[in-house]
Amino acid sequence: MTSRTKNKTAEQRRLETVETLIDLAADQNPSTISTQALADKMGLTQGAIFRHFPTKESIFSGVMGWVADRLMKHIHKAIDQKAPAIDQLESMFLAHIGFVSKHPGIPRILFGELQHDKDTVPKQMVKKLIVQYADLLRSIMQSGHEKGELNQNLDIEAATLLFIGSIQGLVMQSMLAVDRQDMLAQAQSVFKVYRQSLI
Amino acid sequence: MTSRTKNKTAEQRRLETVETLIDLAADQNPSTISTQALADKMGLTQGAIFRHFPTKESIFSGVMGWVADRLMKHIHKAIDQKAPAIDQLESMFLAHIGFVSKHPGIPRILFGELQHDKDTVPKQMVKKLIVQYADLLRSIMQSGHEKGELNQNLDIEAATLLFIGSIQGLVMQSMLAVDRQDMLAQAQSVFKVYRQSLI
DNA sequence: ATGAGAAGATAGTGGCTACTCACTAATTGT
DNA sequence: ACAATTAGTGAGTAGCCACTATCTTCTCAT
Repeated sequence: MTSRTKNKTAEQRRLETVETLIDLAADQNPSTISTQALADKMGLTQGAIFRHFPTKESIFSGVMGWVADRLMKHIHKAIDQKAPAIDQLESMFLAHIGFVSKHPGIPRILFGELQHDKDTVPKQMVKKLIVQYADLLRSIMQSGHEKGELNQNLDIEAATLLFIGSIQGLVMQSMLAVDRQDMLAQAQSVFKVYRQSLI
Repeated sequence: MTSRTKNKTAEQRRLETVETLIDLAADQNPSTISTQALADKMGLTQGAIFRHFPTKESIFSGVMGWVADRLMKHIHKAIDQKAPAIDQLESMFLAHIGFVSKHPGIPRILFGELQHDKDTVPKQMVKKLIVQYADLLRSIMQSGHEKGELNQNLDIEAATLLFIGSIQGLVMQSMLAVDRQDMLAQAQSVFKVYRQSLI
């Protein structure tokens, strides 16, 4: 049955806080989101936030954990490992764009963390996620290369960077434009062009 | 003769302030740079900043003006309009990377402005610059297309987005790594891959 | 039913922020 | 030489920030 209670458990609140932050970051600079604004959106007082997180930075760490878990699962689920490398890359590309167009705040938070000068915990988590992501790309390309599905002269490191860059390009485009509707359509044409550089 | 005076003219201070901000942004999140920090670096008191700029936001507008002017001039100077489109694009790419590797704070400021929710003046200037930049790319590709130098099926809009995205990818890479030395070398290999998608 | 522990409210704290203002020092025009 | 103008100082201000201490309410196992 549905809960009729007022208070939630710590675990529920932690998740709710993280998701609220991602939500707010969709249309606000992540670094300007105050704990007061977070609490307001959750219907809590500002102090209550600190029952569940020791510092504001730790909320961002929570976000990064959430993202690393969901994004990687989402992408792995989209890839058919028996398909040709090119098709795996396309699925990965479109799954990634689908994910960020569903959660527009996420790329903004990621980039915001990278902007910091100090090597904070959430920044380390972003770096780790990117390395993990690049490893996956590299392994798909490597196996495609061995099977002769890709251009034999392909520079895999550069192709990986270009893959990630093209996603950033689409994200930036969506921050310029008002409508986010056609992000997936744009992604498809961008991938078609990118594809030419692989085969 | 060289000035032996203590005070500088308003124009000199405006330029100095803008360049100091770009400088500080090289190793600090632009949105966390306070007017106090700016003044300290310039050897002035905090209040003196506001003799030359009405608001902090207007300093960022000044930065954007500086960037729009210098970057576009730098790029136009690098392009040989009689060269094939592909070569023009390569020159533009490398000139752009050279510019941002000389001024690492600039892409950080640009992206920081895009993060804002409200349509501030500096944000409008960033948008305008990007549109201008994309127009230049498009016109080079268009003329290359007409001369038969590029793939006849090339989707120019997507190729433009991919060009800009690949620059962002390189910038992000330089924010992850400690050493920025090899940015130009990386740029060359990324362009080689990108090039394949055009011909 | 009750007591313990967890969740939340209230009302702080000090520190930093952009911005202001009255005043002084430097510079320039005549 | 001196008056007018401009650049810079120093000491503010109010407002917001993350974070905390203390008190209250809720929840649930016994």
